[in-house]
This record gives sequence, structure tokens and C-alpha cells, in this order.
Amino acid sequence: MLQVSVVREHQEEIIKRLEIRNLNGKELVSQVIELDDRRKKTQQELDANLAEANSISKQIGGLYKEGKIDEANVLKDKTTELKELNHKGSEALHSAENELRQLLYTIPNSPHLSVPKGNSEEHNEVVYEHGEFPSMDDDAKPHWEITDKYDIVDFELGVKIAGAGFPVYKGKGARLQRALVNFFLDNATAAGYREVQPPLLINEASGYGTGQLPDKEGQMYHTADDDLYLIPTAEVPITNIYRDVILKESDFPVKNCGYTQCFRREAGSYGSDVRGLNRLHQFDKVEIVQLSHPDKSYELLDEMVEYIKMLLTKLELPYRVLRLCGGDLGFTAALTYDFEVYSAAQKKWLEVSSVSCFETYQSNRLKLRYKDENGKMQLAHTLNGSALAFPRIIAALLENNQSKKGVKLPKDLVEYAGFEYID
RNA sequence: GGAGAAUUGGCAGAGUGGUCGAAUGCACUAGUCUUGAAAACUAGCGUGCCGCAAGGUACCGAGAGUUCGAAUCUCUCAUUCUCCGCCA
Repeated sequence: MLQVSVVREHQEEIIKRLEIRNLNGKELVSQVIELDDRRKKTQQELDANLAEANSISKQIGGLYKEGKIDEANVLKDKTTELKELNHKGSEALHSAENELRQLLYTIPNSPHLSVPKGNSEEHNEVVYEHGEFPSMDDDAKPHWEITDKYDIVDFELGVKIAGAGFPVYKGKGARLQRALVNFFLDNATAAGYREVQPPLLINEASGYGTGQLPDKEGQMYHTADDDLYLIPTAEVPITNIYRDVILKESDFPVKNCGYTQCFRREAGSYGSDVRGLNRLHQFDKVEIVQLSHPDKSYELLDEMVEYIKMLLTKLELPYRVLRLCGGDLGFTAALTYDFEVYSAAQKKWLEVSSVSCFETYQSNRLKLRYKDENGKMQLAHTLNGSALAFPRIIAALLENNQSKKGVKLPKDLVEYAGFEYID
């Protein structure tokens, strides 16, 4: 969440930045400051009363030692009222802090100034394009027909076992997924990311840490008996490794990657967007996560963008990079680049990666800090990106590379898959 | 899942009702000494909030309670360890 101190000190800038999301920045900023003023005032009063109570207690202790019981008892009577006052005071402080926190939870990150204003995906800015669209025959099949033809992904079977959106990968389909796991992890490791295998279920504190809670409460699967959530992305457990952690400045950049299944309820989705592999409740993804010195985070973001470009080039898929506009930007992000591959038979762009810088929005919640050269505590910056999400990559590979002979895998995948054609 | 024990600063580890934000050791930082290093010695060394500052306040797993006063007593919860049960 936004830091109150930053909101106070850079009001004009924060207002301007929130307005990129079409929010009433002025109103929000003044609400924050008002609540924070109340919080401060409440604490000052409470602290003064506590100081008095503490000092009386010390006096009583002294009097008891000297055996002056009567004098001690006189003082005790004085504390009755103070106790009451302190009890009320601490309740008032808690409620002031709580109200402020609740407000901050509802305010999304303030976008980077380079984020275009806009309220829908039409206003996203194409910043890079790569590759040629493959020329398709008129009878080119969408991937859900190809998966049927070669019997590599079974949607019906998934419905039987779990429900829509939980496909069963079979034969070369399953092996292709396994190949992608190794391909993506090997590349990430080569780029300096440490591989981790985190839990797939997370507690509430972790959900708040990276900002899925309370904002995306309804989008995560929740296990009622144990009050745990299934991860919607490895971002949550991997970033939460660093909750309540104080780093040394020399630790930066901290680079982790991980392969996990991801679970999303996708409430409210419908239509051709959810056909086949386009949108699933469970899918596989390799995620890259970085922790950064605040001065370096946007350099690292660019570096991550270059890394994703390299992956997609190796996969020989036509893609483009979008800078998301204020209206399309995720709740916690300050700047996001989306990667879309062109899926030729559907004639559609499919989002396969989203790379974001969160500045201090997550680290403020996580209490992820480092000591600067003057020994002062500072919040780190967090970044992450999908590298990559599997199902739409598979969809695009199937559609773009289909031929009479079967589906030809890109060269770099062949050694991982152990076969050249899905046939 | 059942029974028992535990949870203190980066680590180890004292502290069972008052001047304890917390002994001591190790680690760490700076300095002295040294040609340099080690050793030794000296000093420093947790975090949040309020305050221009002095300082105040809170934190000894979390939350509630008893008390004038709680690291210390009571209750609830969490976690860890040991034994039993179950199990990939």
C-alpha cells in the first residue's frame, strides 16, 4: 500500500499519478492525511497519559520499598481514572490506525508517470512488435480442435474429475508441459535467478503481503477448514519469502524464480475468451521475482522485459509488448508490460506474460526493507513477471505450427520434449 | 489426532511481579595498538510510532485478562521440539 509519509510529502505528484487510473486523487490524498492526523493526535494524547501512569507506578514501587503503605494507597486511587482513560485511549488509537489501514487497502498503487491514461485495453500502448504472422490455410484449426485430433489435452475428462477449466494433459501434451517447465527454469537459472519451490497454499498474511487480499478475495480458491488460499500466481509465496526481512544493500538485486501451478476462480469470465486453453482455473507458470534497490528497479524491469523477449524469440512466436494504461493496470502495479503472442488460427492476441514494477507498494505491506548507507531503514522495490504462462504458449504453438505432418515444435524445445512433431 | 515441554535482541542464553528494552557470550561496526594481519583493549550495536529536538511511548511468539505496576501470573490461539497414533 501507499506510504503515508510519501503521500504527505509528495501530495501533488501522488494526486497526479492516481489520476492516471481515473481516480479522484485529491479526495483520496486528503482522506489519508485527515485520518493520519487523527491517528497522530490520538497517539499523542495516549502517550502523555501512559507517561503519567508509568511515573505514578514507579512512585508507588518506591513508596512500598520504603514501607510507606498509606502514601502508596493514596496514589493508587489516583490511577483508577487514568487506567480507564488509557484503556479508551488505546482503543481510540487502534480504531484510528485501523480506519487508516482500511482506507489504504482500497487505494491501488500510484502509476508510474509514463503510464498512459485510459480506461480500457484499447488505450494500452504497443511498445514493441516482433515476428511475422504465419500464413495459415483457410482450414487452419483452433488449438482445441488440434488437441482433440492428437489427443493431447482432454477438456471433457477434466470436467468429469474437477470441472470446466481443469484440463487433463495426455501423452505428448503432458510431455510438452514437462519440457516447458525445464526449458523455462533452465533459462531463468542461466539468467541468474535462483530456483525455489514454494507452497501452493498461502495464509492470509501472505495474501495481504503482496496485495491479493483484500482486493482479489473472490478470485482465489479458499480452503475453509484451514483458512488457506490456493495461490493465483507464484508471485505470492515467492515474494512473501521476504516478508519481515531486512536486507543489506549489497544483497540487491535478489532474483528468484519458481515453477508452480496457479489457481484462479475467474469469476465473471465467459465466452470465447475461456474456450480451450485460453483461460483456465488451474494452469502452470514459471514466475521470476526480483527485489531491488529503489534507484535500480526500472532498469531491472527493462532487463526482465528483455529476458521475456528472448524467451519468446526462442519459441519462435510472433509477439508484441504493451505498456498497460491506467485503467488496465493491476491494483498493485506502478508499471506493467504485457506480452501477447499471436495465435494464428483464432486470429487473436493471447497474453502470456505480465511484467511489473510495484515500487514500494508491496514492500510496505511486507515490511521488506534494507539499511541504506546511512544506516536508515528503507523499503525495497519488488518486481515480478511471468516467464512464462504455459497454456496460451501451448495454444499458440499448436495453432501457428500446425501442418499436414503434425505440429512442429520450435528447435529449442525439441531437445526438451524429446520429439519434433506432435502427430 | 492425543500427551508433555518450549517460544526472550543476528545467534546462543540469563531473567518468575517494580529502576528490565532486558545480564552475559558470540557475531557485527568504528577506534587504539601493529609494517600488515591476528590477538588484546575501548566504544558502539533491535524495531515501530509521536516529537524540530530533548525526550515520550510501544514491542520479550500473537491476542485478551489480573495488578498501581507484567518478559515474569491467568486464559485463548499459533508455532517448534519429544513421545504415541496415522501416513506419501
